[in-house]
Parts: sequence; C-alpha cells; structure tokens
Amino acid sequence: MSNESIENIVNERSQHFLKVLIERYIREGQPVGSRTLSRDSGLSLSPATIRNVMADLEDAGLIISPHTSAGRVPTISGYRFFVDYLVSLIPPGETELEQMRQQLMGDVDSKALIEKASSALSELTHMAGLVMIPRHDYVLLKQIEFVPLSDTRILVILVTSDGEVQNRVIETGRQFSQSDLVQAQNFLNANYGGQKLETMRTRIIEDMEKTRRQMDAVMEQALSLAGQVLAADREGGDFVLSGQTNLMGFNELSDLERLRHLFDSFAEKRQILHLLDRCMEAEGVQIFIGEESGYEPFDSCSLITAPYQNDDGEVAGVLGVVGPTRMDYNKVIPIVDVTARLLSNALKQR
Amino acid sequence: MSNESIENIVNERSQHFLKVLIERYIREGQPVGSRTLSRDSGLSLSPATIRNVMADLEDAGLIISPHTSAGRVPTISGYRFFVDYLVSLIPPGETELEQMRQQLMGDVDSKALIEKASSALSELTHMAGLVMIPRHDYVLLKQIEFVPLSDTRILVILVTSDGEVQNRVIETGRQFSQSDLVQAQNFLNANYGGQKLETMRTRIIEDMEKTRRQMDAVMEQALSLAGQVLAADREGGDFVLSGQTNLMGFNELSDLERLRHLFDSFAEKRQILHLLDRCMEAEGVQIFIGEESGYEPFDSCSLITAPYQNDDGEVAGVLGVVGPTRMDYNKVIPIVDVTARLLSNALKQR
DNA sequence: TATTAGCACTCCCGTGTCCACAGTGCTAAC
DNA sequence: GTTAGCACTGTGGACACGGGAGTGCTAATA
Repeated sequence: MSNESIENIVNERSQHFLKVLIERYIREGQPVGSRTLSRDSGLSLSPATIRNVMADLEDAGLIISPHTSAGRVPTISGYRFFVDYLVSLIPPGETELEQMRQQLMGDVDSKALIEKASSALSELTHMAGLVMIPRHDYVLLKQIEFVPLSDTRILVILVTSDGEVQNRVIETGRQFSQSDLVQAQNFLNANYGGQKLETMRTRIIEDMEKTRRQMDAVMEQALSLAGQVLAADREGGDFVLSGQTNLMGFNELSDLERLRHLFDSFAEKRQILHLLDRCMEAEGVQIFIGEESGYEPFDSCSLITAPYQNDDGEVAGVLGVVGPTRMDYNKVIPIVDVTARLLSNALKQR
Repeated sequence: MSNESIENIVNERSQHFLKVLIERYIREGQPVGSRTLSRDSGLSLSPATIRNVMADLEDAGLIISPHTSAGRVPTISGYRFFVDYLVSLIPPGETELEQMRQQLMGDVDSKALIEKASSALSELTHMAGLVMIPRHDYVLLKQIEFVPLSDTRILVILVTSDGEVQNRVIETGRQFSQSDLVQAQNFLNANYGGQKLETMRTRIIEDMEKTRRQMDAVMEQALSLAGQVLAADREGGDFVLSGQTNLMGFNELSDLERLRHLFDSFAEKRQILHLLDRCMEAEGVQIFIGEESGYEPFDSCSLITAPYQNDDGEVAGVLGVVGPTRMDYNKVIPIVDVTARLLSNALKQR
C-alpha cells in the first residue's frame, strides 16, 4: 500500500522528527515550528535543517501547515503512519489498572458490567466510551420458558449464556393449553439448549420442514413458537455510551455544528453499530483516524476499538473510545486493549 | 404572593405591552425597543409613551435591558407573569395532531409508546422531549412467575398491569424444588394479583409477621421470595430523553460550559428524576422557568411538564420538554398537554 | 393629566489600521 | 549535508473611529 512507499521515501531521521512532532502536537495542541522541534528532538540540529526535513514530510503528505507562518500539524496520513510504525505504547499505570479492576469486578450482571466498562473507558481516557451490547447471534440458549398471559398471548423468556434474560410477547393465532406449553418448552430445552440463537434460527427452519412429514403435534407447536420468537430478534443491536460530554471539552470539536452532528449520530446508533460490526471481525485493536471510518460525523474524530469475548471465548462484541484525532494514542490504545481483556475475563467468571 | 401585587401595580395597558413585548422577543430573539413595540402594539402610541410604560415594567422587575442602548428582554418574573396571566394558548394544528396520533397508535408495548411520545415531543417543539418511565410503585401486579436457573438462583418474572415484564434474578440462601416454586407462585398470584407493587411491599411485610406464628411453609417461602424481589425495586426510576441535540441550536444555550452541565445532568438522571417526581403530584401542566426549578443546570432553561395516566387512570408518570427560557409558551404548553392525554389514552387501549 | 417631540447621551458592534510575533522558504556560505 | 541570514507572510491583539439603536429627561401640547 501507499504506506509502504511512504516508509521508503521518508528516511529514519525524518521519521524520528515526525514522531517527536506528533507527540508534541498531541501534548500541546498547537502547530509545531522548526525551532521547537529542534529543541525537542534531542538531535542538536539547527531549525534551518529541520525546516528542510519538515518540507519533505509535508511533501509526503504527513504534516501540513495551517497557514504560512504557523508550524506544522499532522495530517490524517501522518497520524496513520504514527500509529502504524511509531507509537510507543504506554501500558496503564498501577492505579489505573486498579481502578479498572475495581469497576469490572463482582458478580454483577452482564448489563451492569458493560455499563461499568463503558464508564471506565470514558473516565480513563477523558473521552467518550463505547461498549456494544453482546449480539444475540453469538449467544447460547440456556433455557426457554413459556408463560401464558391470555388465551392467545404468550410470554416467552429466553435465558442466555451471558446471564441475560430476554422476554418477548408473542401473539399466537390459536389457543395453547398449559400442558401444551410445558411440553413445547421441554422439547425445545432438550433439543436446542446450549446452541447459538443464530444456528438455532436456521436449524429450526430446517426442522420444521422435516417434522411436517412426521406430524408430531407437540414438536410442531414448539417449533412454530420458537420460530416466531427468533424472528423478532433480527434487529440491529445496541451499545452503551458514556462520557459523551467529555467531547465538548476539546476545542478541535468546539464547532457546535459538527458536535451536533456527532451527538446526533450517537443517538441514531445505526451507523455506529454498523461501524462497530466491522470491528468485530478484526483480530485485536482497530483504529480509525478522521475520515478513515468513512462516516462523516466522525471526520474530525478517531475511534479506537477492540473486540471482547463472552464466557465461551467467542467474540461477543466490541468496545472502544471516540475522541478528537489529536488524542494520546500512546496511552489510549493500551487502555482500550486492557479494558477489552478485563471485560472478557469478568464475563467469563460468572 | 408577589405576583398578586405586581398585577395590581401594573395596569392593564402595561400588561398588554408586556405581552406584545414577550411574544415579539420569543419570535425574534432580540431585545425589543420602544419604537418596535409602538409599531407592534396596535395601539398607535408614540415610542416616548411606550418608554414610560417600559420604565414601569422594568421597575416592577418584569423586563430588563441588557445595556443602556438596547431594547428590553423579559426577566424570569416577566415570563412567569406571562405564562400565569397573559398566554394565549394555541392548540396544535390538525397536521400536528395527526402526527402525534400516528406515533402514539398501534398496539406497541408501553416502552415503545414512551419512546414515541418522547420523540414526538422533541420533534413538535424542536426542543428536548422527556418522558418518565412509569414508576413501578404505581403499577399493578398481574402475574408472578418463578423459573429456577440453578440450585440457588431463581429468575422471577413480574408481569405488570402496564403490559411490561420485569425480570430479576434472586440468590436464595437455600434450595427450592420445582413444586415449591409452583406452589409459591400460585399462592402469590392468588393473594396479591391485582395489587400495586407499592402496597404489596408493605402488606407482605405485615403478612410475614403474621405467618410467623402459623408456620405455613409454603406461604412463608413465597412471602420471603416476593419480599426479596420487591426489595430490589426501590431505586430511582428512569426517563427517556429525545432530541437533546436540538438544544445545541439555540444561541442562548450556545455557551459550551453551560451546555455541558446541562447534558451531564441529563446523563446523571438523578436530579432530573427528582424534579419530575415533584411534578407527579401536580394536577395538570407544570412550568418551571429558569432558576425556578431550583436546579442549577436548568438556570437558563424552562421545563414544561404534564402527568400522564396508566390504564387504570392513575398517574403513572410525567412527560415534558426542556428548552431555552425563550420558548414559544403559547404553542408548547398545549403540545405537552395534548401529548400527555394521547399517551394516557394509548396506554389505556391495550 | 396623559401624551408627545426633541435632544443629548450611552453603549454596542463592525471596520480599519497598526504592529509584534512566530515561523516560513530561499540563498549563499561553511 | 548543514547552517546563518534575510525577506516575506499570515495571525491575532490593541486601538481608534463612527454609525446605529435605544434610552431618559425636559418642555411643549391636547
């Protein structure tokens, strides 16, 4: 890719300057000039020399100057290069680790854990924390239960492997007796317990086909009910967001118009879920800088995500943080990484 | 109260001018001067005369001028006087009513209805909509159900009169057999079905006292379980918020610091719930202007609320809108009022 | 007595000018 | 390849200026 060629063009010394410049810019938030860089670099070269280097970096598209007589600031590609090749990750300190452990301990239910994880992310990074609610598709059925509400309305309760309980009311065309329901429920528990809802969905459709010939009334009823329940489960998923107001503190996001777009997109959820879905497939930490996410409200933001696992060790969801492109990648990346691990562990020990 | 005396001091003509001034200010958002007011008032009086009147109104504390050579703007007391004595409520137009009905129709579940109501409020007023989730205390028990999860963990399902299903996992000290649970469940349904959770809570405590002497094992078990379930239900309640980003459009709220406070308070929920709780007791529409709410983040906002009823005609919760003090009270008050009625109806017809 | 015209006064706000500052690119020398 | 020197440039703060909007007061009017 283009990064490869950039790496060749920009020699090692230039890379060092790029790193120093970006780290300085992340700290101070102001364009970095040649004099400053000369002092910070540790290489005792004169500003004039640095200016030449900076011109090269600018040609390579890694930095840019907001106007003639300002210093330089990183471009999106600059950050990208930095993140890919130059970061010196700083693992969370003992106090921070302690704080995370504290929050993610105790046998609370998974919903509470997820909220804790989200607020931990936002508190530690001073940005917005984001944790996806585990997708049901990846969740195993522990138990299914039918409770009659009225003649034709049945409350269906799904207890899933993540300790969550989902309930859904279904409207059946006809009447089911109490014992019908008990039978159906036993049948389903015996046959589908321990399966993923996702595979269950497909298997039930197959099985309905088969049973049509056998004509076992109980089975047929049970399958039809389960089919109805799962059909209602096809929608989008959800996530928990914390500390969105933290984003109001950054002056690169202080434009009310942009900020509003961003907040609207948090409330809308759909697009963000789509973005998070894409991150589920990634192996570890995933980073979108500025426009890289391809999602316009995030244009001046970066998103750092990591997937987390449920108690079966399967990827259950994604968590992450959103902040300005000018964020402290050195620190934030490890925080996201560690939080994902801790959440996975916490979900396991229940 | 002080309003009474103000009413006496400020004669009818002045009141008319106050009304015109406030309505103009609400429309235009800029301080209103004597010349403008003279044109708008319809009374063909010269600006000089108006100036005298305005001086009186300023003395009475109803309007104030931001600086020497600006017009006047309403004070909090000015708005208060306006909403108490001068508003000309404008009922929602047919198209708006239609929109509301559309959103609040259909046999969706109560949670969905509440979200719809909230977004209807925000869309119609272009401000933030707020609907409290019905307080469980006011809700009747339709049915209770126990599902064993493991030896000592039991899933308890409460089906309530508002069609909601709540589930809660309780950790019992000892083991319950399947039939124990069925008996307990039947006992509770027979004895407490149709009661408010709130009264149930107190009655169960009494009853446990009584049974202690009779020593009926089933009853005792059942009561103890129910007691545990209800004990977990003592926390604060919740609300649904929509269109909070609408608030970013108003330039009287464009101060990022204040705005952040406001948004934080929405996320924190506790204080706002407290405020809403107070509104439950009020008969109809309730209005807090600026600092009247006594809640600092709302200092430059107004809150208009109305209680709504559940299917038994009892007050179930409160809904409302939050916006800048400079809002169109003439239109917003009726919208809040009507939405509350429509939501009550929608909850009834299920 | 209530209303009005006239007038001096005040404050805001947009405009324009000026200047110091920081940093640049280029050239020529080391 | 590195550096000193220099002319150049955009930013942003300070300042003065003037027009505009609106006020309060006074004296005249109906």
